[in-house]
Parts: sequence; C-alpha cells; structure tokens
Amino acid sequence: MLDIKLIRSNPEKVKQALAARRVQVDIDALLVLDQKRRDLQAQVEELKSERNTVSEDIGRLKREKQDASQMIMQMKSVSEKIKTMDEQVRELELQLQSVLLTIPNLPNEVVPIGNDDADNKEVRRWGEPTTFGFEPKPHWDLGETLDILDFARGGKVAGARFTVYKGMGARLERALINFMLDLHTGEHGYKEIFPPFLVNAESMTGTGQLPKFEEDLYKLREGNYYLIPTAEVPVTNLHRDEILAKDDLPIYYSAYTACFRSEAGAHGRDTRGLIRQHQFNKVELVKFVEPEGSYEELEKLTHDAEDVLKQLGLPYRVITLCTGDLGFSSAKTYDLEVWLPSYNAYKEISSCSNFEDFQARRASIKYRPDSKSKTEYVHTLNGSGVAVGRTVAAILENYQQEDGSILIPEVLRPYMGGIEKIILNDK
RNA sequence: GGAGAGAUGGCCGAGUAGGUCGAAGGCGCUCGCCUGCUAAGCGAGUAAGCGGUUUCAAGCUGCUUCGGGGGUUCGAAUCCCCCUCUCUCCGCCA
Repeated sequence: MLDIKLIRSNPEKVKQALAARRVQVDIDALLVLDQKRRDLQAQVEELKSERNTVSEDIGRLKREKQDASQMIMQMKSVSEKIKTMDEQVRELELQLQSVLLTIPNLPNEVVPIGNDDADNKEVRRWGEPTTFGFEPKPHWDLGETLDILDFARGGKVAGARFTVYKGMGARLERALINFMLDLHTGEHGYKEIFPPFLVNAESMTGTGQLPKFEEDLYKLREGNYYLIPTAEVPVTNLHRDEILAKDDLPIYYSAYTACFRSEAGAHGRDTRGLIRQHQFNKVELVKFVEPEGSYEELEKLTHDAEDVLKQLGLPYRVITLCTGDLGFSSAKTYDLEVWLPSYNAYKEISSCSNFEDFQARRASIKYRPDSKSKTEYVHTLNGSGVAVGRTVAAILENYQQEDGSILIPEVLRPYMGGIEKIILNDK
C-alpha cells in the first residue's frame, strides 16, 4: 500500500511512477476523497471534544449531587450527530482504503522503463547453454520414458496441470527440497520455517494477493481459507501487526511449501511438462530488514538463490524486470532464468523482489530504529530459492545422457542415496 | 463436536455496583546521578493509529484504541449481544 501522505504531498511523482508501470489510477479523485474524509473527521472530532468535556462536567455535578439534566439533554443530540457523522467518515475511509489497496507499488527509480517482458534487461549470465552430441529430449519425454513422471495419471487423479512423481523422480524432488533448505540455513544464514499452507484473507491482503488477484487463488468453500500461492504469504505475515526489535533485524527466513495457483489466464501456455502446474513445490527466501540496506539485501538474496543453480551446475541468467513487467507489490525485481533445452531458451525459475515498505504498510510490520524514535515500517523482500519442479525439469533436460539416463549433480548425490544417475527401472 | 476459563501497553500483570483510567505495580529500554570498571542503587522518562498546527522534523494539540464487531448510556477496559483466538476437561481423530 502506498502512503496516503506521500500521494498527498507528491501527487505528480506518484502519477509518473504509476504511468511508468502502465497502470491507470485516478489520483486526483483519490485526493478529493481524502480531503473530504479529513474535513469531516475534523468536524466530528470537534464535537467529540465537546462531548468529552461536558461529560466530565456531568460526572462532577452528579458527584456533587447537582442537577445535570440540562446538559444531558444537550449532549444527547450532540451524540446523535456524532453517530451519523462517524458513519459517514467510516464510509469515506472504506472507499479510500479500497482504492489504496488496488494501487501497485511504485517502481524504484533504477528500474528500467518498459512495457512488458520484451523490455526486461539482462544483468549477467552464468554458464553456457548446454550442448549435446545427440538430439536432446524435453523433460516430459525423459520423465515418462524413465517412469519417474506420470502426467496421464496426474490428470486422472486430479486434472490438467497436475503431475505424479514416481520412484527416483519423487526422490529427486525431495532431494532438491532438502538440498536447498540445507544450503540456505547452513550457509546463507536463514532460519527454516514450515508454515501453514492455508491462510486467511488478512494474510493474503498483507502481501498483496488480495483484493486484486482473487481469481489467481484457490479459495476453500469453508472457513475463509485460501491455499497459498507461495510461502511468501504465510512467512511474511508471520510478523503482521508486530513491532520488531531493532536487534531482531535483519530476519532471514527460508521455507519449503507446496504452492497452489489457479493459473487463470494462462490457458495454452506451458501446457506440457512440469513448468506450469496448479500445485508445485518451492523453497522461498524471505527477509525483513531496515530500509537503509534493503537494496544491498536484495543483491545478497538474489545471490543466495543463484547459488542453488551454481551448485547444481545449471546455466542461468539474471534479468531485471522493467516497470511494465513488475509484480504488483514489488519496487524492484530480478528474475533468475534457467536454461531449458526443450524451450531453447532461458525460463524463469526464481523471482527476487524488494517490496520496500509496501507490504509492511499493508501488514503493519514495524520496528523502532532506536529507543527514542517512533516506529517505522521495515522493508520486506523475498525470492524463490528456487522453484523445485522447474529445477527437476532443468536437471532432467540439462543432465540427460545419450542413453536416456540422467546424470545427478554431485551436490545432490548424498540426498539421492549415493546414486550417480537415474536409469530406467530404478525402483 | 460438548463444557468451562481467559484475551489489557515492548513483556508480565492490576483494574469490572459505568465518570478523576490510556490505564496501578513490576520487568525491559532511554537519559541523568552515583561508581576505578561492571553490577547494584537513586531520579526522570518510556504505547500505537488518524487528524490539526509546522517548509520538514521536533514540539504543541484534538480524536480514537484495553482481542474484533455491534448495542445500551450524556459518558464504557468496566453492562448487554455476536464473532475470533488461546488454555483446561470430555468426545472424535492422523
């Protein structure tokens, strides 16, 4: 959420930043609403002030056994007036709030201006696209041939965009989760979190999924619960409505969760294989930091995610998203894209963002910079560290051998019972 | 699912025959004093949100907030209703 005070004091800057994002927001109408609300609030508060002082007088008179009926009569009508005005103020506040909640974050000024993903800028590459001395196969073929991925039965048991992992396929998925968590907790300083996979509407609002993107979410019929689309939601909301101690910062969390996405609007895209599923696994990185260092923290977080791909020996590149491609809550985002031979292209496998105080303001996550000063919003960041299903796809495709077997990256072998490759008939 | 108890400031914890309670006391924290240093001791300060004033901040000031929502009342932490969560006991269950 944007600070209404910022919009008030600097409307032109806000308009420009939102225009760079290619979104339409009627800032002037918002300001009119804000002015109305403040005027009315000032009026009610004056009446309330009067009521407070007179009520005190009434109390005093009563204690002195004097007559106060005159004053009581008078205050009765004042109270009625207050009641109706309070309702009007609340109505205006709700209107204001509902608009504010649908305005995206302002891009940081370093973010390249652009319309869509074609305008994203490559930052760096690591490794070279894998070359083969034979015709490489896509992971969906490899997975089926090796009998480690079963798309047909995923479709039968659940539906389109669900996959069953079997044998060493299931083992590989589990190995990756453990490898990633061990790396982030053991070497990068994150604390492991295992959160609920279902959250309430307040949490979804706190990180920005609601109210605007409800159609992307699965909602349960009972009990106001949503399936999480990413661990970002439960983990960031861990500290919703809290004032953190300065000494607690920075906080680094890493969490494995399943993620659930309706993929509304993605019909026909990435229909084959593991790339776009309704349910997938992800290890997420979440940070709560002081505002001053948050962009350094974004660099570090991105490198922590990159480290996963480096250790797995998967070629990738880092791009910075342009203003038009930026996610709703983000001020700046790096995407990590892994080389996928079947796409003959780099494909997103991680997204690392600095939300600055956008989520913190929505979720009310604060800290006290020093013991004497007022509370301030923290900055929140997160990134995939990394998407597990897409990593499986990348390993299958980049590590495939001519005989159809899959070489296992060395760092993963301890997690795979010591085996070096996945071959057919593995149990 | 049934029965009962509870939810107060950064933390702990008083406060319910409605008024002087934004709230005793303690811990923690900050500043000062004391001290060779540390500890102890002494004194003072220390909630948040939204407005107004102010170039900004500080300061001053108004309003709101004692789990959330609604009601009664001139006036509610205190009374009434609904909801959520936590704890205890019973039942069921991975």
